[in-house]
Amino acid sequence: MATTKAQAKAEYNAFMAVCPSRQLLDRISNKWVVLILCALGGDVPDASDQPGASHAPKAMRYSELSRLLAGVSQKMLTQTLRALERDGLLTRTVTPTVPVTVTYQLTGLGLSLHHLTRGLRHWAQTHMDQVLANREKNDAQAF
Amino acid sequence: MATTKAQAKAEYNAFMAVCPSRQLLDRISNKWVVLILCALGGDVPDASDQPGASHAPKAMRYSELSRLLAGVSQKMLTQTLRALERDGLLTRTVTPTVPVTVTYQLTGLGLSLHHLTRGLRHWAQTHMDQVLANREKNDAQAF
DNA sequence: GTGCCTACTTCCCGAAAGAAAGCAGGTCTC
DNA sequence: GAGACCTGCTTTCTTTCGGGAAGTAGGCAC
Repeated sequence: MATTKAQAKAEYNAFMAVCPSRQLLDRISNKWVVLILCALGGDVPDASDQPGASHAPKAMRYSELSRLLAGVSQKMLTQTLRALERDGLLTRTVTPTVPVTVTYQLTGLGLSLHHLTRGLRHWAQTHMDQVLANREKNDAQAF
Repeated sequence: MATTKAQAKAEYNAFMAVCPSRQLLDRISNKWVVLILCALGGDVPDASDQPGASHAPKAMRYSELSRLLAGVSQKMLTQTLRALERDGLLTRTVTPTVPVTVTYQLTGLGLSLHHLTRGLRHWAQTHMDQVLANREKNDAQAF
């Protein structure tokens, strides 16, 4: 019985490389994934003016994301969006307008993960000073 | 005045590639960083038996981490640990025992981030089934 | 000496990310 | 109809990064 329990636990252990949840963790522990989720979740800088408001899932166009996520290559953006669509975290909608319009929007599943990525972004912004201070201190000790 | 405010916001905007908080976000959005923080935060599978208990920061040896984080190369483990030490997220302690013992332990700063990475790991484990189902559904539609 | 231990470090190579150009399908202009 | 735009990709090339395996340092045991 203890053996069965241990086996079941091993199968759901995110530290095991072969475990699906570990593969999923590897997928979402990606800078572009985190940034895209932040963007589509409405966690954009302009929204920080109205605290509590406008943190709603916001549909965004490909070009909007490309502009907002400074430094992302078009290849990576497309690749990451397709992967997230495949995993059911967002939906891709093509509207045949004057020039074609493609919008991406978080699903309920994506929104649930967005809450966590938002926390990551918030943590990075609030603890940045501390980290930079630690970095300087450690670099100084190297001599 | 509006210009000053916009500038200040741009400097602290995690979506800008040059912003330090963006670089910090890129650093922590890394699978090995997340897994190391989970491990050192005491968020190991065996601890899930006692809910609420043993989720304390736990010092671990290099070899312990290497064993727990299945699939990590020694190079990446060392590199990631050094980076986290530099950023003040964990401390590295060398004890000159029979064979030398090196232990790593989260700092307060690292522990605060651990709460978020623990959420990520928990999310991955609970929503894995949904994601896998979505993946199969989307792959089937491809034909 | 030789071997073994931990905790790295170094080297090499394949895989993945980035930069830039090209392409598809549509409209508008002339 | 030819050319010039537009968005949203795709392709190609280059560079950088990560994994695998071997080697190293310092200490002890035999």
